[in-house]
Amino acid sequence: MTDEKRIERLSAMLKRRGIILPAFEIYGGVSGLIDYGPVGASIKRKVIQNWIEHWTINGDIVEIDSPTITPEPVLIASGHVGEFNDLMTQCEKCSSAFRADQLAENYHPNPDILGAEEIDHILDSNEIECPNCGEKKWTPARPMNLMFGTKIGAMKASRQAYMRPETAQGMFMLYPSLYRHFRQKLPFGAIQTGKGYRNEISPRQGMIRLREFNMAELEYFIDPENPPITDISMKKEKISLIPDPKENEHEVVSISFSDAISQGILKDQTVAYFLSRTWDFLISVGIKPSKIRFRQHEGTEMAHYAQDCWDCEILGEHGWIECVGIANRTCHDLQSHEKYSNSNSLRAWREFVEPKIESKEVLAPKTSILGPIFRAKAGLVLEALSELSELPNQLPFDLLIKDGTKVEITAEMVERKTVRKNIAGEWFTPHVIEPAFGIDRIIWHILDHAYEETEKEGEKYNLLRLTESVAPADLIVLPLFEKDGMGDSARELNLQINSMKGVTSLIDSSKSIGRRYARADEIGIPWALTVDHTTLEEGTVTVRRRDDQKQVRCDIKELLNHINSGNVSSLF
RNA sequence: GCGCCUGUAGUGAAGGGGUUAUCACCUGAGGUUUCCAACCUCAUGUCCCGGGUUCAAAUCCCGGCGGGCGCACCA
Repeated sequence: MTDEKRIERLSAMLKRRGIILPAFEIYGGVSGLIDYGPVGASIKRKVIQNWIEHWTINGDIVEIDSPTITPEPVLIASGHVGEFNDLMTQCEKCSSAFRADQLAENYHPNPDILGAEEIDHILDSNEIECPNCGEKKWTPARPMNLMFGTKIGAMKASRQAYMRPETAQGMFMLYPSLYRHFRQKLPFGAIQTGKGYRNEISPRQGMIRLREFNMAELEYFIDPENPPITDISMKKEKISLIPDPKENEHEVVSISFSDAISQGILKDQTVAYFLSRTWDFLISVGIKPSKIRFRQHEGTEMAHYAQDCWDCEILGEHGWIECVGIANRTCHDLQSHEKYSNSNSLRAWREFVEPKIESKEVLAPKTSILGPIFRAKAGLVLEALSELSELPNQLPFDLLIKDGTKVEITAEMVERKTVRKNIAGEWFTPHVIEPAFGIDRIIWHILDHAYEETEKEGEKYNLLRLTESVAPADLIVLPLFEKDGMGDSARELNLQINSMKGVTSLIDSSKSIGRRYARADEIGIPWALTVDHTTLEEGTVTVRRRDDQKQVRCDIKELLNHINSGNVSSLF
């Protein structure tokens, strides 16, 4: 599956053509950090733009943009600080790494709170064995947190903060604003694209595991009791699913989305809908359908917040790589932020179909009698009466009040009666479905799938068969020669094309025409326009198609119309 | 983090204590050329970084940084 040589040739091309390069290379480079060069940045921008348009097209999802620097309390509530401040230790013999507190579990009531030295002592004095090899020697426990820490402000006044490990928290922070923006009606969603940071222990595999990476996340808020109705019955194409994998058993099921739902493989309609929309997006940016599969998470690998999770994996030269995670995060985040922040704006209102009439038997206090009797305690008595869950069968009775004393309540002090209450609805914490995309990983696979090594007249010939929507430029203008006015004519044409909104064109006039076609093919420009002598005489140019090198001659005015409407391909 | 391998122009490679480090492609300038990496002339550009050994280090040794693979980790 993995062809090292092809990866090397592809990486060399990506570097040579200014697509993906190692970052800070003149200083030796930093592992896990990459640059998008002049060509790559354009591809990346297009992929992200496609992604944004893909999700916002229905109007129920909006884009937001949040800071990457995140104060510590946010990430405490989200669980990122706690989850990653665990002490880790390694077996000195087999170098298996474990959470130190889990190893010490049977020797301390709450090992979670221990410091590194204490936990080292427990591991040592109890001769705890390595679950893997049985050895009893452990490296000193060290806290492992994959977040980059930083400080907001200077010196004493500074606050602990982290570079965000995911963009998702930004959407949760803005939930109150989103709720108002959408007129307080679920479901709705918010997307955000941007950088995320994880201080990986050992970044590997080129741009697959980066320390700073481009994420694109969607948080879709729903009412779990009234989930949105999504119809994907028209989705008939076969997809690959690996449901609920057992021990090393990766059974791939080839099935359509609609059948997967009716057969109960996809249990959550909303999750299924996002799987299907994710599929559509990946296809639209040029991922090959046969190289996509969805794998359900096992319980053990589930993120700390997720209830149900599917990975979308893409097959490339590095094997099957997780590129999208689609998780039902339930109410975990909003509820946790509510608890830590004391905010009361993280809920939604669910109106009942019919108002509920709640009737309740109460002991209604007669305050004119209670007051003079209990005086200072009267307030506590009233509170205790209203909080009675069960009414006493007989009066008088002894009532326990908050200061710990008991008072006698007699029949004169209260009136037993039934109170009716109209309840129109209730507040609840919305659930959230999160599709999280690793943009860099997707771009890698777009390039991988598009990169084709062929031969032309006995020579090696490479091209990127990028779909038009993610090509670094839409066209390239090539004067056949830089003389007789062909160069000027080409520059004028290039300017005309570039002045159209949303269309980008390059121009190249150095070296032979064949060489320029080759260079354009290698960075995936789908169309080349060649200005020749006939152009000067008749106002026509040749249009060359990258994928089969076919050419047609076309009137410039007509061509400009086709370019403007985005269907150059109809000329062929 | 650990172990093994590895680092020479933009790319791909050769060389392996001793003149000015070699080659191809690429890139740039000029010429030529009426559509697919053509040709001619010229030019730019390289031993990852820091120590050590040595009269002399790109070459040997040590460390760092980067890359690959395996183990471990991976919200």
